[in-house]
Amino acid sequence: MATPQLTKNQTMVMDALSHSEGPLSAYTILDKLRDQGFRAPLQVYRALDKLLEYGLVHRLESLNAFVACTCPHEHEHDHGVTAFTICEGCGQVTEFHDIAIEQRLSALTRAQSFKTEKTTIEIRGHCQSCV
Amino acid sequence: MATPQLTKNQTMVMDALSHSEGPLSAYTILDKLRDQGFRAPLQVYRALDKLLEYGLVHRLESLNAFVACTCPHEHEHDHGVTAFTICEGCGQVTEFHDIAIEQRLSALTRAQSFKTEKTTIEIRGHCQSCV
DNA sequence: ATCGCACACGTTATAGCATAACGCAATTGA
DNA sequence: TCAATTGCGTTATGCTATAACGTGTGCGAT
Repeated sequence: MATPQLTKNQTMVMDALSHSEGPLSAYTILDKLRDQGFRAPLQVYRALDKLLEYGLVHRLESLNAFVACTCPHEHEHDHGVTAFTICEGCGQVTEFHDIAIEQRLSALTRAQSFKTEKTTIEIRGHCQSCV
Repeated sequence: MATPQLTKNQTMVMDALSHSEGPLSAYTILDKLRDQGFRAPLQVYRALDKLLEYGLVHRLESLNAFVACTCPHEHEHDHGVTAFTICEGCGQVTEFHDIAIEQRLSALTRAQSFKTEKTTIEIRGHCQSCV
């Protein structure tokens, strides 16, 4: 799926996420964008839906929050399974991809004839700096 | 951590989950237990917190819901990383454990000196019966 | 024995996350 | 030109989770 030109709202939400140190909740994004005319949660959620669809943003299920994708050069193609480490101390999120895990999961789901649509891998813990 | 005797509330919540076909949200559990005297969400959440701690129940982050653990014989010991397939069609959840994935994730986090506390793996898709 | 502590419980209120349902405006393409 | 699609704005609502308060009970230490 090629990424079309982003709309004004989508661009504002994308910028908010890109310039953030860590993940943001939809309501935090809303607060950041109130100055720029945002008034309602739906404005954020609608933009996020599209950004997720385009693969520019990831949703962190265990945080109910969103991060900009850190693979800017891979926006044109599906980059398979995405995994995250999430530091409970500093909030830092690191995105990574691992073909071995992807293949192993693929083998396991194939064994139960399960058709995978979306895979969530999130590792909560503490990063090197946060002991 | 040995599993202590469950309290009355914990037992009721556990039973609700055990007898359910699929995952239940906290509020769905509350509704099921109103007849038996439950009145408030916290009664459910407090019981769930303990059941999670004892490893009798798992939380599905991508559904905001809970399932009874399907490894009844392993309650005494930590059974490492737990993964789930979740069918969008029938709602069926299958729990599984894979040492290869666990080891691979362990190697990857060790490489970034990340100390893992909890790992979430949830695969959304469709089961064999639901095409 | 009784004091202090830990723990489960009950209740009310509130915070945080997400979507339904309506209507309007702009774009596109048959 | 008309219909279909898409994005947008607004109000209202629903679902998920926790804060803050107080009560009661069991139990070990002094």
